[in-house]
Amino acid sequence: MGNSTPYRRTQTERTRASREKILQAAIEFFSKNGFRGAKLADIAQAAGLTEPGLLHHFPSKTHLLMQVLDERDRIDKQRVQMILQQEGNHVLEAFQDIVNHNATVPGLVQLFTVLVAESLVAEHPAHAFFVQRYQRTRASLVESIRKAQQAGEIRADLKAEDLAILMTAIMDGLQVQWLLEPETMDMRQAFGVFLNLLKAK
Amino acid sequence: MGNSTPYRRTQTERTRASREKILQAAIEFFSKNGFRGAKLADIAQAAGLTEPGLLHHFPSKTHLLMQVLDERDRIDKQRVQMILQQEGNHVLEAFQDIVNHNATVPGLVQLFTVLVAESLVAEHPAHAFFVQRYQRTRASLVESIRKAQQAGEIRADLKAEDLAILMTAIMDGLQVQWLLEPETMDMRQAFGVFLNLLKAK
DNA sequence: TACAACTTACCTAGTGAAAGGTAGGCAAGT
DNA sequence: ACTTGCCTACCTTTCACTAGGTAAGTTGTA
Repeated sequence: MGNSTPYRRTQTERTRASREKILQAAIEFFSKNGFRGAKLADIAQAAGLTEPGLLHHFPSKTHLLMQVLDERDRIDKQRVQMILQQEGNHVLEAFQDIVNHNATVPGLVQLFTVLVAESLVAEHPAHAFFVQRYQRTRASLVESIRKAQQAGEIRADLKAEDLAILMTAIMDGLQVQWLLEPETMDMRQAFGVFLNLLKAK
Repeated sequence: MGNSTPYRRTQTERTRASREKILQAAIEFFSKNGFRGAKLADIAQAAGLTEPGLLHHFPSKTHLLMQVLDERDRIDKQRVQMILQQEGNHVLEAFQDIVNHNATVPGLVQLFTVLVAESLVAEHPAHAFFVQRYQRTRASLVESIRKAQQAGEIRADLKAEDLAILMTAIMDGLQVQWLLEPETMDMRQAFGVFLNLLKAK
């Protein structure tokens, strides 16, 4: 068994740590400057590597981007799932929890806000990813909303599909205003007002 | 007086036409690729000029960006003002008209969607512009909403400030989904559903 | 357990292709 | 006589990515 001083480690451990640091740094720069604006050199440096050192782990900038997105998306999905289970039948509370959590991770919120806008053009490497992601997210929201409507939690006179679109739009839109003025904007409170509009009387 | 054949024109006329073509081309490429991703050479070519030819009219890429934004913002403000007057006291109808109009100009909608996301980082040349624009827009919305509340058009149990934030968020958020899937998404319809939530019963 | 053969992680140095902007000129317009 | 609109040619920097090497870690075999 190899010992575990910082200098002598197993390769698998080194690799894991490096990839992790790279992904972390990539999030930082992609979220600040988008895919196009981010420089591999900066990401590499923040991860404690040189540029070719980074490219040893991820064959190209595009691969790095997709890896970041897949990874983050996976974690996101898990967390949402967890919150929904945790709140049981209180769907509105679960929605609020999601927004409350987002309000604690501006970097990640900005990552998606910046990248989705950049990828509106069909040629962007992440375009298909985001189209899919939105379809999936809305479909999942429809399920939750329908459940809440049947439980009498959300007003039932509106189509779940429409509400899912609005819910998605509100979250995205609030994030933009919040990221522009983090001090002023209370995203959680504003979202709460929206949820109130949906409550079955 | 100069004659007006395409080749021999007055300088002022040539200048005006060139600037106009440049601004038009700039909108096209800024909206597709953002500020960073747009290439001056492409914009120049689309305007029928070389790169230095373009730079004769706008001293730098950044100047061109700000000019585009100021110009478009001015026109936008005017149109919103016009719609509000036209609809008189029907504020909700006016809001719907604004969205309906936006649905006919995807290029312009994308311009702002892409640029605001890119400019979330404080160092972006358009950052201050967008912070101001959002403050102004919301303030103007607050006025309209308040008026509609007093007229019994919008439910009065909610703060106009909160509703202005939500209205802005919904518009922005719907635009993202619409630009991602222009065929599928009916932005106007979805916005109508939201407006219904606000109607005084 | 020892050591040779290999694989892996990462580096230095370099390449080539953008891309924004400059210098200076020329011809048309004033 | 001058100013303006636009061009050709050029410069500089940036940036993703490649070539090739080195040292550390890993594995197979006696």
